[in-house]
Amino acid sequence: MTENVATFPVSEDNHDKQEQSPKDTGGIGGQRLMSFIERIERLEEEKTALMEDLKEVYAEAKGVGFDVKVMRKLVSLRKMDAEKRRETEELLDLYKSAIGMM
Amino acid sequence: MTENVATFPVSEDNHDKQEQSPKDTGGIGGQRLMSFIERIERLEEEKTALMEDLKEVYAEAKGVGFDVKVMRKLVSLRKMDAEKRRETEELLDLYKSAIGMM
Amino acid sequence: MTENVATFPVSEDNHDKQEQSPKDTGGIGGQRLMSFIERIERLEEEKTALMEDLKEVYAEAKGVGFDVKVMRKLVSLRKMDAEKRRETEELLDLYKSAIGMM
Amino acid sequence: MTENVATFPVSEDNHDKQEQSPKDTGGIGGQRLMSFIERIERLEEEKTALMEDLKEVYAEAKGVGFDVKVMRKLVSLRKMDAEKRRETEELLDLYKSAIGMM
DNA sequence: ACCGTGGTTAGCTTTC
DNA sequence: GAAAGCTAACCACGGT
Repeated sequence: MTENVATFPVSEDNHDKQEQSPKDTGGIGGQRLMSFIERIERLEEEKTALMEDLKEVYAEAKGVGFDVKVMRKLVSLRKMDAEKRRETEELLDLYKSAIGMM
Repeated sequence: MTENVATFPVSEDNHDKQEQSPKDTGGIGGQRLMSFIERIERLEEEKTALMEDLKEVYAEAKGVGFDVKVMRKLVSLRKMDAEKRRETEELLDLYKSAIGMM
Repeated sequence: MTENVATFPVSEDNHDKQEQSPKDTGGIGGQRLMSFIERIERLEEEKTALMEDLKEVYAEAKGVGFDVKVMRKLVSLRKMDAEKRRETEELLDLYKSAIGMM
Repeated sequence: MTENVATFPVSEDNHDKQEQSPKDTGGIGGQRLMSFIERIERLEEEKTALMEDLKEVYAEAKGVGFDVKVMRKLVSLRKMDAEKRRETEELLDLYKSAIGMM
């Protein structure tokens, strides 16, 4: 269960992406670990790219006159389950009345 | 304070372009806004999918004996390395421009 | 989902102070909640003040010729150094515990 | 204007907090810069402490049964200018009706 | 003087 | 239930 983690890549202090020489990965499980890490980093790159796309869409909308803040709120509202939203609002109202904010 | 309905694209000075939708979902810019919203929601779906992929990779790694917590920290440290390097370079540039070396 | 009115602390030890609002503010825990809210708002005021102090320091430094942007980056890098060091040590501990060296 | 920034602490790659020997700060303006940096870091420590206090208050409130999420929302609402809030809600309603969400 | 950008802070989700 | 990582909102600054 713990065999792989026993490989000590940390001892290399060498986390560069370019590193891929076949046997200096630190041990038996090192290459396999490195493979996972690379898959993870690849996915995170894609996620970052997607987030940039999102920003571009918002920017385009802003460019034709829409209010980005409002759009975000709209998207957020649409994502919210109607029931959940109602419950939260009810709870909020309750608290508000409790301190006389109604 | 400053935002008002004027942010609605239709209400702005209609330059060369004039309003195209004859009648829409309750407002002139509604269809256009809706189109943006849908693009946004599409991208967010993709992002969510990607995040699920990430979770799967971690789960798979865990399945073959790696320690997820350690992996996350490694990824994080690698990212910090990259950021630190980039930021240090930026700082150098700042200094250079500050003394007119650019 | 799980929150409901039951989270309202009904502990009604009516201490010295009693309800002053003309009509009951709607719940037993209202005063207590209000007390928390006020403590929170007090702390946030202090925080805001501190942030203004920070801005003043930067302004003063700028006034004698330092480059604010550079200073901010320096501070940031110094913070990163500390964090990186700490996290690396944590990672080491993780590895050690992973192979039973703790 | 640029005299001070010409001191190159970066070239030392030595941003440790402990560093304070009187004359190796890198140049004429170095000590002065260091003094500013220390003032800044001191203020940021205080700010961090304040933020921890805040967390403690929330934790205490939670401990006696209040819902932290709701409390945060309350504080946020109270901070909001009534006018601004009304305007924003009006705008939101407008957008919502524009896409038929009303 | 305004817009765009980057950095900071707060809130939310997920993890342990 | 606590802690951390991630995401989103906010704000101040510099450029144009």
